[in-house]
Formats: sequence, C-alpha cells, structure tokens
Amino acid sequence: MQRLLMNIYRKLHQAYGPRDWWPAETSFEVMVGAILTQNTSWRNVEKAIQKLKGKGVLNPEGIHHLKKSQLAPLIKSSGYYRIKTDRLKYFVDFLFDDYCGDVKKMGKERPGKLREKLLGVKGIGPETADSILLYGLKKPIFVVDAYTKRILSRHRMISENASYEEVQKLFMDHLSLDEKLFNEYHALLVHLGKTVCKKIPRCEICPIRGIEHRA
DNA sequence: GACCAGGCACATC
DNA sequence: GATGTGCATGGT
Repeated sequence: MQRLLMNIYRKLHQAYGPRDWWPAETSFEVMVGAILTQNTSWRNVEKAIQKLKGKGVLNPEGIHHLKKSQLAPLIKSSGYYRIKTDRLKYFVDFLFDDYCGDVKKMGKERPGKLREKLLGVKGIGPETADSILLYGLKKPIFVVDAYTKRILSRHRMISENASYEEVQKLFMDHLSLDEKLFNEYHALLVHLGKTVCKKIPRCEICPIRGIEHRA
C-alpha cells in the first residue's frame, strides 16, 4: 500500500507540479478559510476573505471584536453565512479562552490534544480541524475531504462508504508522517478532483489511471 | 431552473 | 451506528 500511495503521489506531482497550498497569507487566514469553505466552493470563500481583509479584521482580535451583525454581511458570499458567523465566533472564542488569542501558542499544543479540543468546538468537524492542523499549523495530519474519498473509492482503494477516520488512517498508517508530503498530496488530490474527475467520463486522461492494478 | 461546491450539527429510528 | 435534513450563496 505504501508503494501504491507513493506511486500515485509521484504521478500526480509529475502531472500537476507543486500546488503551493494553502493559498493564504497567515495561519489565521487558513483557519478562517477552513471554516468558510465548508461545503462551499473556494471561489465564494475568496470573496469573503477579501472583504474581511478590506475591513482589516482578518486577525483574531478583529473577528473577536466584531459583532455578529457586523461579521455576517462580510462573509455572506460564502453561503450558510448565519451559521458560519457563529462558527467563526465559537472558534475565535476558543482561541482566546485557551491560547490568549495567540495562534502561535495554539501551535505549541500537542497535535493530538489540539485535534481533540478543536473537535470540541461547535462547527469544527474532522476536516476543518485537520485543515487547521495541517495547513494552518504545519502539523503532519492528513486531511480527508469529498475529493479524497471520491477518488480513492473510484480507484477501488476504499469502499464508497468508508468513514473519515478510515480514509485518514490509510494515508497515515502507510506514509511517513511528513507535513510537506501530506500538504502536497492532499492538494494534488483536490486538484485532480476539480479538473479531470469533474469531467466524467474522462477517466482515460486521469494521471493515476491504472496504477492501482500494478501495486 | 437544476445542480453542485474543499461540512457540520442535530433529530430520529 | 446509520440515515435524513437544514443551512445559503454564486457559478455552470
């Protein structure tokens, strides 16, 4: 399985090159983006990010001091904006309660412990927590999302209804716990999902087509 | 107008 | 533990 996973990685990397993820200027921006992009296209999230930046509030203090009624219109473009307003607030409250609003302090927490704590914050599920850990704080945690599951399931590497933890375990049990590898790998899977897989039936041009049978 | 997009919480069985 | 539903905008 390790060989298979690395073969797929190499194929994707050859085909698409480094993806340079996550597109953000700060760790905090990654975290906000991770919440805003829940079941939402990144394009819609970008608009919200730009608005937050424009108002100068894309930082812990900024979000913390905004009223919900001020925050909501800024993130409207990202959809589910009432819920996401609450979720951003819950997250920032947690950041202040446990780490004095300091992202660096949060980064010093043991990753396993922090993951548990993040999952305890309302509005943060496994994918959002892991995105915060991997892309925000550079911890070696593999992020699983809809694309990851779809691709692996189509290539018969997992069952269609595999759980999040199950898919994550597949990567983390068989690859070295390398933050850079996990970062690039997941980003490549998303790119593949957004491009080739989106244009079914065009599996014949998929860069990883066929390799699963050689493993 | 239907369908989808880098999920999650909550109710119900 | 599995399944169903609400949440909402903007692009195709």
